[in-house]
Amino acid sequence: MIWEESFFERVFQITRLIPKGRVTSYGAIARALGTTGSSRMVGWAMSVSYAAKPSVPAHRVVNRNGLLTGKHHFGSPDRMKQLLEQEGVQIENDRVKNFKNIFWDPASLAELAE
DNA sequence: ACTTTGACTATAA
DNA sequence: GTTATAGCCAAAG
Repeated sequence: MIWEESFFERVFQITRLIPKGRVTSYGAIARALGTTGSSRMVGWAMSVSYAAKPSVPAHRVVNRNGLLTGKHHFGSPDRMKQLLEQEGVQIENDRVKNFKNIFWDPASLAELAE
């Protein structure tokens, strides 16, 4: 088992696996960790991800609707949107365009990470 | 050890 | 489409 670390560390590892130009949801990450109901904890982990090393691409994590719920935690409300657009993710009205298409399920790589 | 909280999610109206 | 409510789990106070 590689994840003998705390819950946060596991979240960080999964989050760092998100491919560029893709996004995922908090619930999906939680489910990939085996703690399906702890989706809120995933978001909390992101709140401390600023101290994580290496940096965690928290901007690639949105809620299950593709809404940039955590944008307010990036210093500037538009920071998250800009970071995503930089990676080719189209944002419209604080929502990921074609979210269903670019959604990346961490569980797909969680098996390989083991 | 107890209470509060939080970047969520699912269901209902 | 929206808002409201409840369930959820782990860390912080």
